[in-house]
Amino acid sequence: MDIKIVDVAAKAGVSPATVSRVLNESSSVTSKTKAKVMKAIEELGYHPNAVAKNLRSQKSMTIGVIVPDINASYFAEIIKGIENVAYASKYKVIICDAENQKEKEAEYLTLLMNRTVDAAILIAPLMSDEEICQISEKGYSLAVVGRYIEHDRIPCIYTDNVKFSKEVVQHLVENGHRDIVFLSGYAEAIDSYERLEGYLKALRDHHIPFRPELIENGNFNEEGGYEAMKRLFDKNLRFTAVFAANDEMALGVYKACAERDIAIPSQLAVVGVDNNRISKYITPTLSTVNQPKYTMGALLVEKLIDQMNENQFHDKRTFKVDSELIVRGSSNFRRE
Amino acid sequence: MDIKIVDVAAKAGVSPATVSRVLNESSSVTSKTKAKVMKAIEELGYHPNAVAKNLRSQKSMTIGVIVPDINASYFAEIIKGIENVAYASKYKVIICDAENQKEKEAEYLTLLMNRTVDAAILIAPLMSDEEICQISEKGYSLAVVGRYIEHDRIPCIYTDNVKFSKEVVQHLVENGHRDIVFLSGYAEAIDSYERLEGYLKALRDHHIPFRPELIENGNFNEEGGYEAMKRLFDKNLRFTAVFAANDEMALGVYKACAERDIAIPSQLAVVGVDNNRISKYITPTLSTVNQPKYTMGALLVEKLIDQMNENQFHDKRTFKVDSELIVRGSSNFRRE
DNA sequence: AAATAATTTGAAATCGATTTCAGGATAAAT
DNA sequence: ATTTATCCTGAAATCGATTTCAAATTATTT
Repeated sequence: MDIKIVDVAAKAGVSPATVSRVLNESSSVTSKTKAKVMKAIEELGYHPNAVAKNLRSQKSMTIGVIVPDINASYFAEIIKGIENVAYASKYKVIICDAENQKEKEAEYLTLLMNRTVDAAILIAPLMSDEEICQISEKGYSLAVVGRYIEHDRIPCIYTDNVKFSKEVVQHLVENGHRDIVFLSGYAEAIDSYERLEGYLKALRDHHIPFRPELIENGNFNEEGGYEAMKRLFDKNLRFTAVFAANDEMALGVYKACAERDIAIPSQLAVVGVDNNRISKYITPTLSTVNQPKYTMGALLVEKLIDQMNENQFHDKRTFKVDSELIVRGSSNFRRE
Repeated sequence: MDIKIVDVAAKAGVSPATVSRVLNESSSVTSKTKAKVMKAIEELGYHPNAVAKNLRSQKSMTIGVIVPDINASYFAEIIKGIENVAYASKYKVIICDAENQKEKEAEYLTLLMNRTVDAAILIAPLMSDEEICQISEKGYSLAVVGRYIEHDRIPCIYTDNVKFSKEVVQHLVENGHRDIVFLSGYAEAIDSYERLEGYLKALRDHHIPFRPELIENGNFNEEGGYEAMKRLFDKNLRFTAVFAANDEMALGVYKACAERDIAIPSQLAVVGVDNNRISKYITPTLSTVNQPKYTMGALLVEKLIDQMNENQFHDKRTFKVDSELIVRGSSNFRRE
């Protein structure tokens, strides 16, 4: 614990500079002295102090990720993509959980920015575009998942919510549905807004009148979907399909249906979003929209690392990725 | 970005020492000079360099957590417990995903140990007890979730697997089952071993002969449970209940049953472990064992911080926590 | 064998903060 | 008014590594 580079140097009979050289292979060292140093390191059980190292070398070879909720598999997959690509480029990844709190998000970002990491990736950040840009202006490396950012130094990647929402509605319409419930996540979330937009556009394309009473909000979780669905059932509205903001909420829909003996898909079609691992395993299997979560993380961090290495800003730094509709049992049924 | 404490000091017309004092409120400063310093900080947009600060003060007020898989809600809940208690004590928490790889676990632990954090918490670590103790001996603060560690400086918290496994089997036996499948997670995992032990003990207690062919292995995930169940069905064995290593695997069992039109619980009772959020939402609702995940994280980190502050080792540093069986639809059925 | 080039090595500066120690200013006590 | 105690402040040391620069060593060329 208390062994420092000078101790190793003393034991090996060389200078600290030389020990540093063998440690980092930063310049050539005679194989003989190298052996002496290695032996000393081994015998003393020396571990270099990363804090001192980072201070002097002005880098840490780590990337920080701030995630809104560590208990959401959607984000976990993105992080896996980030981690694997970063790791392959010798970067380590540390993750901070903002717990959907703006204040915590800001605090953790401050922690990361204060040179603890070389760059930070914000996943579905709560803070505004302006705040993000301001931080970037101060000279910190940033990247953003889940939102388009208008700033030439911030790589970002996001999905075309409007497009896939239209596809979902189109699919339901083709199967004979005209009264389609839209179960939104947080009403404030940008994703919710864009998905609603796609839903509305698709309705218009098919000359289906919009019925505002078919919109309900949940919280992107099972309970939210369940409660929202109960409210709808209680209102005795006419509808034959549900487009849920994500698969967790769709599972809530399943439960609400089970309680009322409503059969999926014959009485009610359900489509979720995210292609959660469970969606293949529940009964009936859940139709959903597959987002290339892993790839999104991987692509973004690749770009970020590129940018840090070359120390210049690429022309192509924003990525809008496509999602694909996966039709499974919960909506694979044609109404006459 | 390039603004340092000396710049602030110069602008405010004071020494760096004084700036440091207002920053850390480490000793009293005249309200007049304090105002000058604050103004300079504000105008320059100064952020202290945490690396330099940590080097000098020999602490970072952060705790690192190494988790085997960031995409497992079981661990996520533990981390929430850790994070909230740590945060309340002014500690920040950073998380590293070892992705079930021993090598990655070791690398991330090295990263954390090199003074990046003040202490590290290992969740269900892959490395051996000996390795963990060795690291502690070098003077690093460690704590462990999910395993008992024989070392007077390492707080640890773990569940009584044997006990709740016996309870699960007891519950099934009371409902008329005698041929109970045991779906293990990884065969090597200590949890799997202890749960098997509980299963065997309970059988013995009820004078039920052990049938080795009723043991199958999965991987703690949906697919593992599904595949294992298919293998069992294919062998045409006689059984009326399944005790799955966790809820994800139980969901795999659900799917395998759905495909063969086997009704749960009337034809097959199912019990999982972990009380995953989905377990309340699937149909039928899943009987499971609730582990106090959040509390485990919270309790452990509280002890860890205590130990760091007081700089002494408490008498009570190991915690064996109890879990409770939650009977729901999937096993709430009495065979005659 | 001498001169030159290339390679190793070490002393000292450096990264950017905190902290110690001592001196100066101010307040309290005599 | 002088002494004593208290409070602020700054100069310099420090944390533990890396990195620069120059000296020393070794290898190469003539």
